[in-house]
Formats: sequence, structure tokens, C-alpha cells
Amino acid sequence: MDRATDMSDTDELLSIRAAELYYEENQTQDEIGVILRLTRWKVGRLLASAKANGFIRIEIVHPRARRLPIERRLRESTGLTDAIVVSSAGVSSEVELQSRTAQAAADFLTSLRPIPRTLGISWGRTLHDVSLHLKQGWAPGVNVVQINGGVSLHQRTGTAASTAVTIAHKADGSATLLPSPAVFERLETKQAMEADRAVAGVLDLARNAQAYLFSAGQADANSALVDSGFLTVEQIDDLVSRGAVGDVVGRYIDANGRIVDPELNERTVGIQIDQLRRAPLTIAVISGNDKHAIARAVVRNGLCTVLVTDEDTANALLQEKDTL
Amino acid sequence: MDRATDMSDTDELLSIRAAELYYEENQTQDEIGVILRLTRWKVGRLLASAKANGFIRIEIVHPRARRLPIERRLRESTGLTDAIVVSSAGVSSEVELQSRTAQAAADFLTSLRPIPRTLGISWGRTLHDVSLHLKQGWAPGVNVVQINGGVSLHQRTGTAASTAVTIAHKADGSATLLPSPAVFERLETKQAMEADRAVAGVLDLARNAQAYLFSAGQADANSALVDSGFLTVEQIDDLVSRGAVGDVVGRYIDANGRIVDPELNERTVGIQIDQLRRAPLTIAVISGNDKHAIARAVVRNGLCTVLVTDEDTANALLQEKDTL
DNA sequence: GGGATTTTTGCTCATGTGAGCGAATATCGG
DNA sequence: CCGATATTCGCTCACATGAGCAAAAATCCC
Repeated sequence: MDRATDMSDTDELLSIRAAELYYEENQTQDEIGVILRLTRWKVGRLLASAKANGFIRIEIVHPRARRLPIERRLRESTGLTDAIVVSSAGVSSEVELQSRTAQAAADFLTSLRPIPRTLGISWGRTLHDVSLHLKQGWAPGVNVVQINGGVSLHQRTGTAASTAVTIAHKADGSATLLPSPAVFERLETKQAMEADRAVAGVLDLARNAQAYLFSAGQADANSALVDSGFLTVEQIDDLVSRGAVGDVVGRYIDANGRIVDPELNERTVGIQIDQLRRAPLTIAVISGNDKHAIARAVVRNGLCTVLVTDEDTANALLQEKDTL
Repeated sequence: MDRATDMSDTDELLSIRAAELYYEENQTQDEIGVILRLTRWKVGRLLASAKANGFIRIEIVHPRARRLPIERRLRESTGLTDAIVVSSAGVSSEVELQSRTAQAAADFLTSLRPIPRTLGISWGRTLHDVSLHLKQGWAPGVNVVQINGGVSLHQRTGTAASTAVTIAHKADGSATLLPSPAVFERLETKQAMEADRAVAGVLDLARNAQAYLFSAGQADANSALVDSGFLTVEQIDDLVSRGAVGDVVGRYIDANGRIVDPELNERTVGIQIDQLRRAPLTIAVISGNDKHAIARAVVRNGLCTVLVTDEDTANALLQEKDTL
């Protein structure tokens, strides 16, 4: 990697001295010229070269700070409609970064125009976070529909349902829950469930939502599907060995966006992956160092049109593009 | 600690959005005004408040970068004639930071006016580093005089002498070495040594140097005096238990700048601490996290008029001043 | 060494930006 | 509810700064 600008050694040193006086001491280029015995134009050029060589680092340190240049590069290289990248400047923990990402997703939802009448959502820690960051009255009435099953087997039933209810409540809208486990053990049970008028109606609503909001899980033992008891660690290991990188709306996909285990997929309740591919507005919220692989799979295979993520994940995505 | 400027929550968020467009996307305040539906004056004010609240962090990332505001605060709060503080932005190791400090000391020496005809120096890793960073021809002839004994007992004799010789050589000047151990075991031997015409002459020269350049060592087992075999770890432990924080020109002092062990001090060859206190130009080069205590002792007790150090050490010094 | 080419320099000019100041607006206390 | 006070706003003006350009200097190459 070469220097942006060729510079003599003494000029480089001078540019640093000038930068110190300019940025730290708020001196004018004129004044700096007097101090360093240079014309003010020379000082201007030195400062420009210091910037060009990357010696001047400007960071916006704030929980709501985004990285617009990275967002732009992501949009350009992936064809995403929109990309929201939160800055990791000054974060001390992964949790904090995920909170920032959730906040950004909430901000994005709030500023979304036109406001979707029906919003399909998945569930999980990330979306729950988003729901908490939304402000009361963020939208004037939205019907929130669950797009995949989530009634937990041994946890309190709250998690999944409360996310939908909270988002809807804060929008002065209504929530339509999908009263079903994420995965059935037997295909027949699942089919029977789907045949039920009420459930079928919810699924129909889910399939016709104007917008989707979902997260994704890394394929490992910490998955929400394991936590909730729908899958065992052994099952996950098996999926991983068959190429799974993570799950989207409860369905495990590989790096190419393909369903890893069609039989398992059949037993999973909710909209299909292809539904996301065809939808005009699908917002994925993915943050954390262990989610780079699944984020890549989601973005590369057109599963979302909008990605809300953190700086590190975004950079990882861009990195791959470069080395293609 | 309060906010610099009171700001409503929405204004704070706007100031971040404005900052992103201004600093990351190089938009003009006018253009930002159009995007955010604000007047350009409002944008200017938002940017100003973002700065005032510390959301904008500007760092100069370069091995030669200094921290002028810290230097100024150090000068003001300690009465130092000059303070050179190197930035720790982007350093990955303590060694790198010490190298930066040594470079800064070399830079300071090079730009020193008037050029001292005789320069008294101590020895050690730090000063050796400084000698290596000096450029050939940094000064037109300087007589470099060793101000404390340093002929090692069991290492190759090089270390101490080579520092002096290198500094002198690069200035097209001459080096006057003090051919003596740092510490004698018996007072009589030391006195006999000092009585020798040659040695007495060197000491006389040392006492009359126009400027002094020295470093300082933390009082612990890694001390150069232990390395060189002049003191044992047990002796250091004893000194520490009696309040020693470190050594300057081979002499151990406590936080108040007092000699900790007068008897040991008597057996130590070189100029006295008081000589430094009286000299008009004494340059101390001290860097590293374990040298905060000795740096404090040196500065607080007027042992140097110029301090060359790193950002962290400087901040530690300022911290204490605040809590006085 | 000297002419050609590139780089650097000093400058004009147009634009961007912060200080300062009334006018408008919001906030508060009675 | 209304007058008093504080805050914010829009604007003028002066200054700081980057773009662009011709002259000067340095470098290259025969």
C-alpha cells in the first residue's frame, strides 16, 4: 500500500507540526505559517497532504453515530437498497455494539416512508432489543405480524410474543401472533396446525406483509432455537457439518442461501426464505463478531434489501468483496 | 462531569447526523442544511455543539505527533520551561512509545538554540535510544560529557560509553567519558578515584556543562543499575522500602526528591542531584507506564527544566495536580 | 551544460464558515 | 393570561480557506 501523496521527510514532519497547531491549538493557517516560517498556502497544502496520507483521524464518538462512507460502499458493492452501519468508536463491549445496532434499526423504522401498514417480524434477542429502543408513537398504527413460530417449549412464552406486541403497541397498532412452536417434531402435526383456520390466516397475513423486519442467528450452540428447546446442540452440529452458517426466520441456510436440511425446513413454521427474496422491503438487523458469516449469506443471496449492522460486520462484508 | 452545552435530545441526534455528513462525507454546511431541512446557520451551531460536547475526536496518528495542549497544561501547572509530549495514538507497544519519546528528545536537541557547547549526559536504554535517533550533523560540534559513572562490571563496556560517543560523533563533536563504575563498594576507593587528575577533570567538566540530558529509572528489579551489577535486587528492595521511587544519574530519590540512602549516595560517582536543580537547562527523557512515579518526583522537585515524555505519563502528572 | 519537463511556489478569486447582533420565539413567574 | 426574561433564530459581515493558474524552481535527459 503506497502513500497517497509523495512527500519529503521534512515536509511530512512539517505537516504533522502544522496539524498539531491547526487541530489541537486551533491556530489559523496564517498563524501557523508565521510559527513554522512558511507561507499560509504552503501550510494549507501540508494540512491537505496530512489528511490525504491518513495522518488525521476524525472519529464521531456517539452511540448514534453511523459510518456513512461504509454504508455507501456497501450499497454500491452489494446492491442493497439501503445500509445502516453503526460506528464502533468508543464501544467497550459487544453488547453495547448490539444495542447501538438495535437503536439504529429502531431509528430506521421510525423514519421509514411510506409507513408499512403490515410489518412481518421474526423474533430473538436482537429484535427484542429493537422493540425496546422504539419510541412510543414511532408510527401511527402498524399491524405487526409474526412470520415464524416462536412459542417456546420450556421458557416463559413471553419472548417472541412480547417483541411483536411491544412494537405494535408503541406504534398504536395491533399485533397478530403466530401461536405455534418454531419447529414441530412431526411433519403431520405441523401440517395439521397450518390447516387450522386461525393459523392459516396468520400465515397468509405474514406472506402478504408490506415489509419484513428480521434478524439472523449464527449456527452454534448459543442459537435461540437451542435456548428455546426446538433444536439440540447435536442437531446444530449436524447442520454445521452440512454447511449451515446460520438461521433466518428459523430456517438454516448455507453460504449460498440454500436450505441445508429440507426435511427440517418442512417441519419449520413460518414464511419461506423465498418469500423474503421476493419481498420489496426486507430489513435485516445483524450485529456481532460471530455473525459475519450469516450476515454474508443474507446479503450475498438477496435475502434483505436493507441491512442494519455494525462497523466491523460491514467491513468484513466489504473485505470479501475486495478479494473476489 | 456536565455537558459542555445543553442540548435537546433531538438536537444532539441532529448534531451527530450533521457531523457525519460534514466530516465523513465532506458536505458543506449548506448542503447538510438541505438534507436535514435546517438553515446552514443551525447546522453550523449543531457542529459547534458536537465539538463542544466532545463527540468529535480528532487524532493525529503519526510517530512524530505531539500533544500540544497537554504540553501547555504541563508547562503551566509545573513551571517547566518546556514540555514535549508525544502522542500515544496508534502505538501498539510500550517499546514503540519509548522509541517515539526518544525521537522527540532527539528532535528537541536538534532544534535547541543556542546550541550548548558542552552537554552532560547520563546513560541507559532511553538515552541510548535518543543517540540512535539523532541525525548525523544534528549540531555543529558539541562536547558530550558523561555525568555519572557507568563502566559496567560484567557487561561489555559499550553501553554507557557508546551513547556518549554516538551523540558526540553525530554532532561532529567530542565525547569525554567518565571511566568509572557507577557505584563503588568502598567509599575510600571512590574517593581515591575522584582524586585522580583525569577523573577529577571529567567531573569538573560535567559540573560545568551548559546543558544536561538524562533519563531516570524506576526503582525495581529491572533497573539498569541491577542489570549492570552495581546493585542487587535486595538492595533495591531495601531502597524501595525506604521510600525510593527511582534513580536519577545513578542516585535514588524519594517522592520529595530527597536522597534515600546518603551512604550509598556517597559511594556513587557523578554529579550531585543538586547540580541538576541549579542548572539552567536540564532535559529529562522519561517514558513508560512504570515510570510515572519517578517522573513525578523529577518534575515536582525541579530536577529538570525540560521534560520529554509520553502522553500517558504526562496525563498521570496532570492528574495529580488536579487532585492536590 | 542546456533545453524540456515536471514539480513547487505565490497568488487571485470564489466560496465556506464563525462572530456578533437584533428579531422572533419560547419559557417562566406572577 | 400576560408581561418579563431567557433562548433560539436568521442574518450581515469579516475572515479563513480551497480551487485554479501562471511564474519560478527543480529535475531530468540528451
